Amino acid sequence: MFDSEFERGLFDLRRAKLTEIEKLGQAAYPNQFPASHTVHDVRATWGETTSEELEANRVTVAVAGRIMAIRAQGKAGFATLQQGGERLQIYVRQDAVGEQGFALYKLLDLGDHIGVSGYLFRTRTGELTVHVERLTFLAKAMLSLPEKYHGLADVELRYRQRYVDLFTNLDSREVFVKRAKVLRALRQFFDERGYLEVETPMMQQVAGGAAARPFRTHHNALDMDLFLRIAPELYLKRLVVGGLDRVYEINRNFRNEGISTQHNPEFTMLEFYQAYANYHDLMQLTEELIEFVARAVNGTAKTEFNGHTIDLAHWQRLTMREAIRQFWPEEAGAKPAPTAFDSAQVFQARLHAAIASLEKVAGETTRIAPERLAELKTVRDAVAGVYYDSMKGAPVGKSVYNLFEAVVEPFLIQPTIIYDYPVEVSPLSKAKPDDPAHVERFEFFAGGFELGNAFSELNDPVEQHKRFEQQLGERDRGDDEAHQMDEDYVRALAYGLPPTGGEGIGVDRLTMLLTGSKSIRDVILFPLMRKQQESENRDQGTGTN
RNA sequence: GAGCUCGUAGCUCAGUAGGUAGAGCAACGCCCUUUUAAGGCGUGGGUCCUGGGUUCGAAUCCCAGCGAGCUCACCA
Repeated sequence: MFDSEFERGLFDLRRAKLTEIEKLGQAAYPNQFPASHTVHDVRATWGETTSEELEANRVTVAVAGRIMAIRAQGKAGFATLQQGGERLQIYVRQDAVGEQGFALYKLLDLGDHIGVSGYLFRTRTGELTVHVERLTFLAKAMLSLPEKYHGLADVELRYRQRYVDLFTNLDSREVFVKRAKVLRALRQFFDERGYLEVETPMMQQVAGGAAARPFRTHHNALDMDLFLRIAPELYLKRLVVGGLDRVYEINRNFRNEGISTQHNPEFTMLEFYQAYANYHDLMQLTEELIEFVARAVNGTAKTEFNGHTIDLAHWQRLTMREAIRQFWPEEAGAKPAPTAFDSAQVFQARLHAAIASLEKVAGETTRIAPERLAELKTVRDAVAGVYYDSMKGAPVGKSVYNLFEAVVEPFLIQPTIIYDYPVEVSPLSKAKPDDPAHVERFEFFAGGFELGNAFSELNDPVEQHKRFEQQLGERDRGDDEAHQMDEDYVRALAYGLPPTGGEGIGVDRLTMLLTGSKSIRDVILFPLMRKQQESENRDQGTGTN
């Protein structure tokens, strides 16, 4: 519990103070405090009331809070109480609270919880303040608080000791208040449209619905290995087979992959399915949904993210091919012709020329701004990777997708829907009726990253079985992210899944966008951290003396 | 998994031509009845992340490890 002798010593001092507090007739750990108002109530109700009005009609309140600042002045003193993320000043003077009350005030420390009752007034500088008549001790902070001006700045400590972060950095608290608003708005949106909220298994015998490595666990009584789910997709579609035409689920997914500013091993996913809808319907719904959530959370569709103002009320829609042509960097030479995506040979030649052109530009260090140059070098390396994969025999659709990720995705700052994906990268999507090389699928982006993925669902059980078998082949070749066979899911499809559109949205990322958070860890209360080394202080202590 | 950067008091941070550590806040004592990053006087507090190495001497230089941040890779 203690990180140092300083903390141990402080703890002992505070315990002594608790004893003193008890001697004053107060409980060290009382069970409740009957507050008449929250701090928010007080500020909302009397925040604008003038000093004269407060004197003419005396208002008495009882409020509780944590002491975040304390300023003693001889036989009087101030303190700042914080409760519910808001602050209210109190004024304690000996002639108002009596000797016992003032003795208690002097035993208070930063971080303590107290309750006060008294009347409202304004100080000389105009600040709304409680003139305390009775002071009630509620709980003691036995450890010292972070520096009061800067708060807790150490990013690691903010994640590991979120409980301190939350009450010292109110900005951090605000992010999680907004996160709750995101969830509420999502539910409201779908509830109003007749979707049923459901909960499907988090522990699954077959971890399906996405390409990712799962976490493994074990049920003892049944002696059965289980996986934490990587997606709810296959269960939600079973429900549509069962006649729940519109369903949604907001819950955690678990993927045994790397950690980054955009990835946490457990993350929150919204998935929804709508019978009789296709991907065009979902595009429309998505644009409405994101704008609705933004307005519900921030009161505006505009959000500041990473130095950009993003307008979530205005979307553009591009096919993947159009997007590649539109975002093609001029430094990479001529844009690929619309037909260049159809043949592996033509496509490879185009890539080869682009690399050569980028290579040449990379040498001209004097003509180009350093930032743009770094960007172009990243693009060059990525294009080279795409070219290399393509030469090794990657299907052309896969290469087109990889190229898209290299030259387009990082630059999709304003909200954009990219649609018509190559079939090779979309094993659960339905092909376009007039173009079997492409599927009815879209992803949408903002702030430079992917927010969601949607498609018209494959509902042919024979085709689905075939695709699972192909995935098994990939698995045998060593791809441990390939889908597993799910016979029961194929059986469900065999009962008949109506034409259905489905979509998944990363709730953490949406929250990042709406709160201006650059790291996913800033929107997850307790992000996964590496195990800390055992502190020597905590376990030794008898080794030497 | 790779590259770069960082790790000094409870917290926020200073501290290199290598000479064994400092400020503010917090803590402790005293003064102060309208302060608000309150103020004044005084005091205590450090395995300088850990372990090696170089050196007469290491917070500082080198190596390894641990932890973190950023970028990249896998992925959403």
